[in-house]
Amino acid sequence: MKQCGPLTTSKLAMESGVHLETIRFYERQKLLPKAPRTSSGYRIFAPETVQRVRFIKRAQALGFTLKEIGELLDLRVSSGTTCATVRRHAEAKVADIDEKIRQLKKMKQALAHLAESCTGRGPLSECPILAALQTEEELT
Amino acid sequence: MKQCGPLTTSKLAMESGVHLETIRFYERQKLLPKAPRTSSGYRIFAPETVQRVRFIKRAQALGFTLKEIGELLDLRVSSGTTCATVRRHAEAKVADIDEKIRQLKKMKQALAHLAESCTGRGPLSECPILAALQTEEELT
DNA sequence: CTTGACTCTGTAGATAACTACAGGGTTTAG
DNA sequence: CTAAACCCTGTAGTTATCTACAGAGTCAAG
Repeated sequence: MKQCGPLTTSKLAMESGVHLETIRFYERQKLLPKAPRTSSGYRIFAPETVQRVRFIKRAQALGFTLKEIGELLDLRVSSGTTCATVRRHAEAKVADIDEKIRQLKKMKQALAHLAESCTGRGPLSECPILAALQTEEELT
Repeated sequence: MKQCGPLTTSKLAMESGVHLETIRFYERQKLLPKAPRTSSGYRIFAPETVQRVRFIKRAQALGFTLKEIGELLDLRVSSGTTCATVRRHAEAKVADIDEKIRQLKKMKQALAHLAESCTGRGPLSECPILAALQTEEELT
């Protein structure tokens, strides 16, 4: 992580590994705060914006939509949002996440099972990953 | 889970919780095997197709694309695909999954942290979830 | 044996999430 | 000062993933 001052749009894009236009797109979608401008109208981003963009990409890879990601980023106490509300939303998201982890673990087991049993010998399922998931179910 | 014989397209759709047209779409994308037909051209699906469609939807919610899901469903020994290849692919996917789980756990921690510290007292970060993730990093 | 609920194909429209200009001003290295 | 390399806005195009017809055939209850 480079230690650096404010960033231009393209620097931010490079640092966070997305396309230049994606930054502008995220701004329009309110996933990034409206950046202040230089006198000539160029955007100036705080260095921590890099973390924000990376968070967006990571969350997307975990199956969250931009809408959901926006909600996560906005999750805070403010006028019209009490602490209890924030907590409720946070807990709901944690439940979401737990379910995702549970599904991923099942999938991982199934893949492990699949890799083990693919000796070439024995009957060959038409779709081994579903067969493996089925087997997991039965063991449970 | 109903115990039942072969399914029509709309029955399959209902059972697996997707839109009727989505079934045809998945068939075109080769995510479902080409269904055999009645004499009048109606599709006939094996009951286990329900599992297949549900798997597709679950995997999507975990951030896999249809292309990746197709690869998972096709992961098997066949002409031109040795056991070693299958194993290699399976292991790569397991690595993917492990990374997803790692990220989800970090996110979960951050949310827990966020919920705890939202008493209304104390300084309020502009974006608590990123602040919480930052804190996690520092603790590591 | 008709009528309403299905099914088919093919094609077109919708939505999310980018990505790519065109046309024009700005900054900077030489 | 000028040419290359930036940045801006606004709009249009792209890709992935569905979703919705239109037009026509099929099945089943009464």
